[in-house]
Amino acid sequence: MTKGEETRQFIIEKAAPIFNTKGIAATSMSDIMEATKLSKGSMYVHFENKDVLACAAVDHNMKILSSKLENALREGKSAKEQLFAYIEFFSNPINPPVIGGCPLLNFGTEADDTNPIVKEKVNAAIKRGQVLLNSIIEKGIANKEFTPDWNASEFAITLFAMLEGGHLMSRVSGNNENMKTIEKTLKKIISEKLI
Amino acid sequence: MTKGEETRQFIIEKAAPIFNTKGIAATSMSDIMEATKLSKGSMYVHFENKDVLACAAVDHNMKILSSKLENALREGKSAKEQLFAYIEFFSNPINPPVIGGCPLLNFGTEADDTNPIVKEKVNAAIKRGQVLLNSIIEKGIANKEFTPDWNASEFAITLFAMLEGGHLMSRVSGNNENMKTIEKTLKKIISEKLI
DNA sequence: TTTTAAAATGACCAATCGGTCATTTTTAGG
DNA sequence: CCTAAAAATGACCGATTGGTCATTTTAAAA
Repeated sequence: MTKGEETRQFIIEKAAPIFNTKGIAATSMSDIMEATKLSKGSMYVHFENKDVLACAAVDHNMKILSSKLENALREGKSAKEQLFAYIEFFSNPINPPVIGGCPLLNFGTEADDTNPIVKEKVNAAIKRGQVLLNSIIEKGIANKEFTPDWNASEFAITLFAMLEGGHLMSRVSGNNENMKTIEKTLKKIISEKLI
Repeated sequence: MTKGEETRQFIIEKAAPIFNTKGIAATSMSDIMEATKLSKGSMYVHFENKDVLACAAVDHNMKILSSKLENALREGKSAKEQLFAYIEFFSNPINPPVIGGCPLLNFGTEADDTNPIVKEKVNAAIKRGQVLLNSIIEKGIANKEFTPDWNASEFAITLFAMLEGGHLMSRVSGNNENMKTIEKTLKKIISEKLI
């Protein structure tokens, strides 16, 4: 890694949690300057404008989320354990895996009718999540863990939606109670599909 | 209504969809000036600052949502019909009942770690929604529509979370497919509780 | 119709915004 | 060690931000 690449990465890592917490529009370049202790000119050596930096920060937040999630899933041996690990990974929105909360929720709601590029990034990330969930469920069906009549893609949608909705409820209420209920409900649904 | 009250209300009505679409931080007073064709000074006659106007706009968006929802629920005669009406009310996020999409989702995610006042407004609105759902379900149980073992508050949480999560998925993907799946899933769960 | 308060105006303010660029400092290959 | 390119700096730019206020216009009760 050259010095330039190192600095660029450093800026992204410092900027990512700020963008995810305050939002893209509400984050200023001077916020990033303060966090990195770098000069304004230096920022524009590595990013042609704020939008490019914001996009890089969005990507970084999602990458952190997915890599941490992959780690968590690696612990699950069976498909059931992996689904449970997936749910548990998202079950503490007050102390979330990514600073600022779920970037899909944060950037998705901000970008949906203002920033088509970020919107599409979120859309693609959600789809990747759906594919991942689908493959876990299908694997479980193939392994005779789950009943073969289980509609994988429908449940993947339900699971993701419930986690995101629960994330919102818990963040806004300031506690994990609602999320705990959702966790319980989801695990119960999965358990009912066990053979 | 005095002239002043009329103008104040007029500003709120013009401002509300802008705040709900662009977000609070990204909406400027000049955006509101343009939408209302009023001078800057006039805005500050009726609102001491931008935050006060934003709060009024948040309240207005929520009021629109809840009053439209109440209208939709009025059509349902039984508890089951009311739950279905509730779900159908939220089932078209691409063409939502409130311009800009669900204000609970929009303002909740923006405010959760930046604006405690708005955050609490959203929290209170979600709780009102939960109370409403609970009362419908309990009524249905009392009327012998639903099985008495149904956990009303748990399902109210599940339903709300799924609708909000589905809202996000549909808005970001640009179509209602995911929401249709969620609608189907929720209705199926309810139908299974029918006596 | 007169009068007084309320409402509306728009010029103006300091602060901050995103962004530029000539200059200096640092890096790294020869 | 030398040198050319890359990186970093910070003063500076015009535009826009939220907000103020003296002045004018309008509303409405007397």
